[in-house]
Amino acid sequence: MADEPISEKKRPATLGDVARLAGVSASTVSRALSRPDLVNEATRERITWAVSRLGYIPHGAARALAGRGHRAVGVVIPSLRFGVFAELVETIQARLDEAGFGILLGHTGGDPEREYEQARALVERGVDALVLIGNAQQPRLLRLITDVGVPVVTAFDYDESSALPCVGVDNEAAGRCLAEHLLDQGYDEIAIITQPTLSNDRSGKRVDGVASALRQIGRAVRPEFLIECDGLAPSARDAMGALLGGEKRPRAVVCFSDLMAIAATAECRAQGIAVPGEIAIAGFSGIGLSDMVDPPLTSVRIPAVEIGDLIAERLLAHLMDRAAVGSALVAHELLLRESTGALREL
Amino acid sequence: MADEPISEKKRPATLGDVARLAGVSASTVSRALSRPDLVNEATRERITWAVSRLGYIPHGAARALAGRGHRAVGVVIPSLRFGVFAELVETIQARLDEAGFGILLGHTGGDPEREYEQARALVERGVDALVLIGNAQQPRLLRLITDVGVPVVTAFDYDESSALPCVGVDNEAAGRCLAEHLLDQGYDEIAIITQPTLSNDRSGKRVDGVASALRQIGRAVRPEFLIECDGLAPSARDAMGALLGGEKRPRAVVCFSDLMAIAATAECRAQGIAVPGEIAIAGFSGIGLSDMVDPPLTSVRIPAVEIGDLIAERLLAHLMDRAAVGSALVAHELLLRESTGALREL
DNA sequence: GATATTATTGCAAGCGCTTGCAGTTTGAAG
DNA sequence: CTTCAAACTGCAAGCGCTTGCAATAATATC
Repeated sequence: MADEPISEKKRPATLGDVARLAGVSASTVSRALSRPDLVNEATRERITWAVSRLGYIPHGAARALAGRGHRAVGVVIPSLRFGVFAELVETIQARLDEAGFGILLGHTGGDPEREYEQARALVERGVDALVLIGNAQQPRLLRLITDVGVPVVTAFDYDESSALPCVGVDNEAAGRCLAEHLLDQGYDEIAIITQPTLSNDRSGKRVDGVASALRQIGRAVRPEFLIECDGLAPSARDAMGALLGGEKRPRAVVCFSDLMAIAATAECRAQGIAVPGEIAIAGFSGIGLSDMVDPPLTSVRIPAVEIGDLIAERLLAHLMDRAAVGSALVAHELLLRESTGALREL
Repeated sequence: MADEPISEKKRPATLGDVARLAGVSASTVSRALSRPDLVNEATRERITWAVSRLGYIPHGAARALAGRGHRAVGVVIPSLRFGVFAELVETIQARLDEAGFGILLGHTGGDPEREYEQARALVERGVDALVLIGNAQQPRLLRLITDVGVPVVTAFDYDESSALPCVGVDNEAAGRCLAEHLLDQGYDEIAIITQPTLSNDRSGKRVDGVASALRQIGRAVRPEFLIECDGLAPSARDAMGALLGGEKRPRAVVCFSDLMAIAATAECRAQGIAVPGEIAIAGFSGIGLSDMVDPPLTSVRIPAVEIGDLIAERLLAHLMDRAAVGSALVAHELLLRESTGALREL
């Protein structure tokens, strides 16, 4: 009954409306809202009342323009379809939200060109900081970043020599570690199914890691055992099909995502090839499903949530207290499961 | 060599800077940027030159404030961890991006309370429209929406009587359709593993659908066969364990997401129960992996991409041309696969 | 040639909110 | 009773960009 709005209809209430209703100046309302301690308690209460009476909602753009910053950070990722990115985004959003920051999203589909565009669009939109994936940004993007002066943190790949602060794992070590495990198990011909390594430095480094492990024992990755696909299940399965149909068959296949590994396993199953036993298959990322499939999948867990937390933390420290942001190396973890179990004697 | 910035350092270039450099007024620059046809070609070229010379990037907040709208829409979802939401978000982002709109994200974790908060935060942030999930918004949220007057479209559930325009499937029909298939196959004791139905109207309606199918043949869902879990793999697996450990075992289990179904299957496998044969398991959503697991999973596909497209389309039509937004029913699709194959005679 | 159009551009008034600075009030100290 | 600091508030000046309106220049109509 006390709810009928004063104004005729549309126009949302402004600071001024609240001020008028509360019988104070706009400045006071503004302060009451952002620095309550500066305002007399009685006044503040009257203002609070007016605010809810009018259903007043501060106008973000006006605030941003008047110098408070936009309170938003942009996150540019290849695609939400890959679980790790979704987890990263969700974690960052949750953490920043607590501090009143929102997040704006951009997808690249793995295209560096689009990465630039998306980042730029987000900057234009006014983000106070940017999160990018990996450490292989185009020079153009790097230039934009320094020109505009937005703080940036990159995710998922730790690289000492990165131009930007980064939080991630040592992908080369991760690749090597997985390969060594395979070698230990007796699988010596290792193939790789990966996303395009040109636009994906994480994959590139993992390949290097595998190659490095092979080199230790005097071998190398055969060119025909390195297959790129778009990262989704169908194309990964095709890739496995190609591997299986080749002259020589690999004894082990490492896929740079669990999704691809599961697809590869499906192809083996379809062709009646035992996993493990005839072929070992390993994944990457350690998504929640990897231990629910048959056989449970060996994988290198990439702690997306931890990375997201560390990034959010850094961003906030910088945004709130202007603290310098530094890089952080987080540990990957080898999840040993059946898919790379013992080799069956042939 | 011709790249040294005029200004000493920081302050990003403004419209005024460009105007000065190009020897015109700010208004002209503004027009050259947003309505090129209104500006003389020669002038426009000079402006373009000045823009790139200065690396000028328009200030989003100022634009928004000056009346162009924020060019952003907010999307509030339970969690990106569920593939369908990630797909929805990605699709919407991609489509809106083409039109120069960005998207702001909010996660609720399935909590209606947080849904309100997140929606409000997004409104405050200035989104021009909102996308919500399902049709069970709190009255409070509905009020906020009408108060502020933001256009809203809800996703994933089609409901004629919804207060808001919605784009989605008929969840009750989807549930019924899956149950009927199970019944056809001879599985007559159907259990359900679901996310909490209180905060999730889609699940509630699916339950209704299953119940309705059962009622057709004079049966009902036994209370102990309706189990809620948080929707993630581990808890779904536990739920399956509970089902298996009960007095009476169900003959079929429908899970309201493929992820849960895969987890449930894992539990059966661990207990040496044949799927199908002893127990049939079906999922929901039709994620890319569902036909790669063993056994391939029967599922009801919810076309997230199509829904996202339709929503983006509607939003844009409204945002650009003020067209009214209406609801749309999209078809679900029963994907018949082995996990609900023939019942084995006991 | 004179007048009506049309094409370009500049002016100035904000959009809604934050903030430095200054005025007012009040209580304490001298 | 003054004097002064502390506690509140209000004033006014923007933040960077868009836009209706007016002014000027260029082109077209009689």
